[in-house]
Amino acid sequence: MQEENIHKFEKPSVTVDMIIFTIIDKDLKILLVRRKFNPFKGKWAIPGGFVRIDESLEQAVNRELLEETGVKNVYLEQLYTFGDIKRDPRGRVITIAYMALINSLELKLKASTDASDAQWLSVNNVPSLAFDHKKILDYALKRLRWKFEYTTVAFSLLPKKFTINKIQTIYEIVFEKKFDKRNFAKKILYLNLLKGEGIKKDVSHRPPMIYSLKKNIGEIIKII
Amino acid sequence: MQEENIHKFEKPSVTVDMIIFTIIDKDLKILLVRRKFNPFKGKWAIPGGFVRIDESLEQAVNRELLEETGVKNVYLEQLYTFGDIKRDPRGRVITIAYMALINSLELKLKASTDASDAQWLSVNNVPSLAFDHKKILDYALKRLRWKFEYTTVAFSLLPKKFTINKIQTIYEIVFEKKFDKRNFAKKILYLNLLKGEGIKKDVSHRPPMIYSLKKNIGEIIKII
DNA sequence: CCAAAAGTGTTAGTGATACACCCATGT
DNA sequence: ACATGGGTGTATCACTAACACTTTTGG
Repeated sequence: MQEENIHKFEKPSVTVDMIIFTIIDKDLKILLVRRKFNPFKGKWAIPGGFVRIDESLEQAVNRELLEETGVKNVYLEQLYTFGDIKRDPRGRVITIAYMALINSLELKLKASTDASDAQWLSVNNVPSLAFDHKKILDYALKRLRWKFEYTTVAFSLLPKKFTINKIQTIYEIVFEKKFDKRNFAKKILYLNLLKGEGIKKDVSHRPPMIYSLKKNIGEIIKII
Repeated sequence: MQEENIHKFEKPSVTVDMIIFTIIDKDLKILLVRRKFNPFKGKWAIPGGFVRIDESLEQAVNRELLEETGVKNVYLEQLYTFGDIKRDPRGRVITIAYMALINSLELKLKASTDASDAQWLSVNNVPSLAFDHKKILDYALKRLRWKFEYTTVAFSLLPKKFTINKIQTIYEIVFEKKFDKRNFAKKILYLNLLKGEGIKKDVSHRPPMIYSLKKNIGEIIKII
């Protein structure tokens, strides 16, 4: 035998599952879907699905994301791969978990009615989840906070133009604490990531400056 | 249909691949194996293999690690999952990459002869690798440095008892730069991670203090 | 005039870095 | 006595955190 046989072993199934974060009403929310089928029929689960043989993991995630939320070109990050033998009662299923950050203004699926099988629910009030999805959520929250601290991912949750206060607010939501606004503005502006975009009009108080991100910087830098 | 069918889709193959780090002769090395079969017959690759249907990912990694190096109970960390469609010319293969840190004293497979099909090679002098293994190595090196900076994983490369100088040396090897020994000792001791274990005898200079790690702390703390 | 959020500097404390000399042992 | 690595303190600098008042607009 000159070529190793990749079909010698029985293959596991492979899925991608996603924690999709957005901020609605000053609250960090994730998208959950109610399962239509067994196992865990009727339970909440995070969106996901099988990886097709002819698509990459990123393609699979983007496809599922588009199906569930109607958005594309959002911030996506692979989190971790969960492969316990018993994590799916139907058989061996390995899942590659991702997180997505979506600016809620782009969403077609907005705050949905209670009857819907897909809903945005606050991370502080998540129901019991199917499979090991709670573990995935906990992992995602840790990663999200870390990324907020050291990278510019936070801006993915905002529209292109924003005020300093908007940024501070999403940091306060994610870290569940208040920051001093002088120190916050000082840090953000000192990093030289932002470009002035004029002044916001039609507010019933002193008009704030508007900024945009110069470019989405991949590097790890200390933000907060 | 009440139960979703997990066998609806053609399944990819799933492997685990490992970057196994150790320090030999004051040099950071990884284990590479020469491929016996096509594709890439004769090329160097990182160790790995198919995940069996009845073992978890960690079990698969530990099994492969034991086969290749004869060691168990070493530091293991999942890195990232690589799933490009064309990464393996034989077909669709998704690989979950891990890194392992091994104290070279525990190795059965020591610096091997040139004829061997498994060798420890310096990360600074790695030959061209099969598949996308270079990408995995680059990722592992970044992660290793990050982990050295923020956690106590470095101690996994040392025997249970060690001197401050030994720790400093592995940090210098991994970061490829020198640290000031007063500042280094100050930082490490200040963290309160170490327990004194007496004094090292039979050295032809002032005998150094020996330490051990109090416990392997999972938390993220700033080390360097 | 009032309400609401924007904008802006200084000080004190903490942690990081730079730097040099004497010590204990084996040969 | 010499060679080898071990052990130790201080001063400066940079960064972080705490803290309050005035400004601009709409209603």
